[in-house]
Amino acid sequence: MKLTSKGRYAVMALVDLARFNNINPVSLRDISLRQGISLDYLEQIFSKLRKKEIVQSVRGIQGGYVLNKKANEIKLTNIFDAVDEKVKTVQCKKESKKGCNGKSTKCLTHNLWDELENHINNFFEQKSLEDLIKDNRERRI
Amino acid sequence: MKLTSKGRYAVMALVDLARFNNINPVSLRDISLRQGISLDYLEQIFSKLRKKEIVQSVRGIQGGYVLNKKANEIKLTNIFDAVDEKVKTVQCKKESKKGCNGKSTKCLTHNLWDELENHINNFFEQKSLEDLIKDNRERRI
DNA sequence: ATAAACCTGACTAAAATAGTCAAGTATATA
DNA sequence: TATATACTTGACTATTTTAGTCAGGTTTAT
Repeated sequence: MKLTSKGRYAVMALVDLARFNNINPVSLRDISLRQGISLDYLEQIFSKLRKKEIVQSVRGIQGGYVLNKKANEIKLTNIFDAVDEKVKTVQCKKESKKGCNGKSTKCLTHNLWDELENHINNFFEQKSLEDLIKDNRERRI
Repeated sequence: MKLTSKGRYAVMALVDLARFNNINPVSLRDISLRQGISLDYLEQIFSKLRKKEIVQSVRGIQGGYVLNKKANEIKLTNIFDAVDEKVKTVQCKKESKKGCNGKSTKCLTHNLWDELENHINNFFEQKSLEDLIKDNRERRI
């Protein structure tokens, strides 16, 4: 069970961006350098973030990206959702009426994984970008 | 972010095993048939569970596996640990003193992933095999 | 004796991941 | 208006992980 780097990078990049957001658009090149993430990869990630209206792009010289919402309105859920980082515990969710194992009932542990998904998603729904920034300020990293 | 089927199967198989545990050893063949899990794969999984002393094996005809502890003493953590299902959020944990990104400081979101790991692990530490069995009895699956 | 069941290690196909690469388009500024 | 900066898009690929399979054992109740 692990987090993909696409999800991690998306959050890292947005925290970075949010810190400089007030003044000017932030270029991916700068984020790339500061955070040590490949520029090409960042572009893929921001393309998705833009489509989900989490950031806005500013083209041309001095361009870059800007947050499209307030930092406290952007939750981790939104970010992960944008880059297709999902919490998957069981396969059998959407496939017809069948349960897991190809049988007609739910598997013995179905409810468990449901609980787990909820548990994790709650965490993601509560944390906002603002929380992360505050957290960093306090720890002075 | 997803659970591997090795982890899922391990838990499913143990719940199945625990339900029949009182009377006789339970053969992997039976579990395989009831849960729809490949016998060969189950053998790999139980080999690990045995090494971590979660189950005991009984060889020969009428053999099988038996729980090695009480169901309320076996937590999800123990099971996942046995089959190498770990919660991994960040790479940079054990590598020297360096932080993430190859820089000397922690990455902006390091603490976040730490929190997440704890959040998930708490869930796993609280749930025992007994809880799962009770849950199934109540729901009559 | 033999069949049921555990035991072990090597192997592999398929999927997912983590990017790279190439070829653009838009625009602020000199 | 030339041009460098920065966004935009889609295709491609190497590596790793996953989810098993396969082949050969060993043990022991009957």
